[in-house]
Amino acid sequence: MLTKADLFPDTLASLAEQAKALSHPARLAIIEHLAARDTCLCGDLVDTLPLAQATVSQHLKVLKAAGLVKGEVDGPRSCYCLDRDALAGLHEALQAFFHGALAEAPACIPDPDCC
Amino acid sequence: MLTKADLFPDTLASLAEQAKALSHPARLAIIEHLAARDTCLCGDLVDTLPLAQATVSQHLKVLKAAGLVKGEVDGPRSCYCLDRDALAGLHEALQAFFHGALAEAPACIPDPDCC
DNA sequence: CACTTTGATCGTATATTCACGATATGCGAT
DNA sequence: ATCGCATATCGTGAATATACGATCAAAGTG
Repeated sequence: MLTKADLFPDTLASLAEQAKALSHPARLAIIEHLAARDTCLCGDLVDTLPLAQATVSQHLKVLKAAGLVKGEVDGPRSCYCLDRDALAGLHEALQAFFHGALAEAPACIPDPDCC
Repeated sequence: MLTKADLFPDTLASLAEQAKALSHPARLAIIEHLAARDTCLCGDLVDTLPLAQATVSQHLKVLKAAGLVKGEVDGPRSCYCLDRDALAGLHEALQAFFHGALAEAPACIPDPDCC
């Protein structure tokens, strides 16, 4: 890209990247589904989601690229499951970000007209 | 779009939408910056970020659309600040999502080969 | 009133995302 | 070897996102 995105601190860049992985309902649904059946094949997902097989596979690729999901080819079918550690890590990163943002100042006291 | 995105549960759709607001480092930087100077900042975001004024304005628009930031025009300058309530709400929603996903099952016990 | 300052918006170029059909691959069964 | 199933990947089209210069609108200043 023209991507100015790399001009930002690594922390923000990587957090943004993982947030992007969460930025599509299909991918959230996939995560939920994988969480429910703790192990699961792609076929399940295709049946569950209102999406074509190719599309599901693509979303899985995104999740795998973001490191949130691990997948192994197991014979004629492949098997995906959550990387719970990575998910926990993302959770923590988000938590830190929100904590920082929400804690820093009480509220717009200095300029009450403003907000 | 062809957007199949609306075929998903509202919870996921709205969470995904807000995650999308977090999915660019510039927007995370804006949030951090607004959090730091608690008094709502205006255009020195432009000085801070490595982006053109038009681009910053656009990112602010996205954040405002996502409801994470409030903005008021105050004379010749406009003034933005975090919507801390909304941010807290998003934090909670994410927390709920992660909690659900991480809790549901212990680990890939049923199929040890798999992951 | 002209002039500057500040920010929003428009137009546009490029990159990326989303979605899917078609096709390829890998493997077990026949 | 061949067939068929479960997925992955390719190619493509349409929609969005990112970025910016140029321009517009509002308000304070001379």
